[in-house]
Amino acid sequence: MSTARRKTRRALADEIAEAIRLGAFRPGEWLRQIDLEEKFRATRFDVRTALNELVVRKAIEHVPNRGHRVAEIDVETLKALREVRVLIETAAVPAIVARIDAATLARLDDLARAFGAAVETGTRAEQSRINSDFHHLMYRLSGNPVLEELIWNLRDRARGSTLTFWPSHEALRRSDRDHHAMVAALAARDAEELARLVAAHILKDDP
Amino acid sequence: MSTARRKTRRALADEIAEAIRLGAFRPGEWLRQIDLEEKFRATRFDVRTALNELVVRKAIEHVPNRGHRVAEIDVETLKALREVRVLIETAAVPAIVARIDAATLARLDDLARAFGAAVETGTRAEQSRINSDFHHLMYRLSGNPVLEELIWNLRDRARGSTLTFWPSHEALRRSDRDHHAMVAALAARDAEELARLVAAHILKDDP
DNA sequence: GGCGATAAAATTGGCGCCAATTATGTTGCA
DNA sequence: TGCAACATAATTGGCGCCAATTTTATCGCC
Repeated sequence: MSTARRKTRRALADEIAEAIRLGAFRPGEWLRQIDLEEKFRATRFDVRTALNELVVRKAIEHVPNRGHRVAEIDVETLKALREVRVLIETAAVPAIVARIDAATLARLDDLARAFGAAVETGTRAEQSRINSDFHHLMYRLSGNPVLEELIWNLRDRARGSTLTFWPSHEALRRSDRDHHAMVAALAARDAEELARLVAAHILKDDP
Repeated sequence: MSTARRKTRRALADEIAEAIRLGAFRPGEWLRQIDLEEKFRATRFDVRTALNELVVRKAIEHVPNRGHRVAEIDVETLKALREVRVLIETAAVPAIVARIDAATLARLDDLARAFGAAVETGTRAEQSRINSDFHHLMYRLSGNPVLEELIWNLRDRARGSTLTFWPSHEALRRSDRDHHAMVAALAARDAEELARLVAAHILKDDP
């Protein structure tokens, strides 16, 4: 997060988005430009551009003359967001089941196990990264890049929920069980079951 | 498109997006900053910010040191985009049917008729505006703002298709028939039929 | 001490300059 | 005439300055 030399604007925006995902900034907290300059070794201008991008992506909100912050989203919006996520992520399921192969299945199983381990002993960042890898790998199978990208943008919009900011250990273990159940459903080529699991995964709690 | 005094950045981006929708720029054509300054009476800085926003929204593409243009999207991406649109817009249908009321139905019918008239005698801009109003009104009924917003962003990403740039008169009349059929399906509270129509509307041709 | 007013510091954000790059025009040569 | 090399014009885009605004600190008064 520190020593990379030249960064493109998009990359910086993604880095900041990831930092938010990892909980580096809590909902409502101001993202001061000076801090971001230091933290990410970027120029002021690049920081501003990246923040702008995140505003458009609705990962953060902008208040004139105050700055940028992780928006605290209200329950209404959170509900709407989750509805759409369920819709889109379950819609991707049939294509995923149709395209799954043994190698990918094995890789998913590895990641599910790794997540389980990280829940017990790993850092927050590790958990987040493994979880992210797991879902990325799965949704990539949909074969639809637009769909895949949409899924990630929607995920980043729910970060302002205080509910999901500090996932309880219990919630993490539930996520772990969900992951393993998903792998099992994939192994059985059971689209219906996988869709059910995906929906539950989104509605219960985040990771 | 000319005399508005002070404009916010977001508004300018939307104005440019609308201009693209209306066909002011054809796919592949460069959007020169100087032209945009004049056309929209905005400062250079605002234009740049707006273009940036449109890049993030994927309505246009950016080529370093060359500038911005309406991206010519390939058939692969267009296919992926349409798949997602079908997915999302049909998903909105049940909620729409559940919430439709007489007043809105009458208003939709008016718009459908107005579009039919515009196809025969109106300008491209009028057709686009009425068509936009029709679909906006319909999707607003879904009661999910996130869903509604998503639908419009996805629509704007297909503008680079040369296929849909100059809709044939025949295609416009087909759209007109679709609109009336949608109103009929709504009047009959027939969600299945409406979903079928929406999907066909997207897959055949755009407006 | 509490509290409002005032001053100082910190932060954001609009804007313009100009270097880097690309596009266009011109000249010279085969 | 065709074409390559060069010169000139047009355009983009990085960056820094500073005004506007907000936040924090200080002071004076009740």
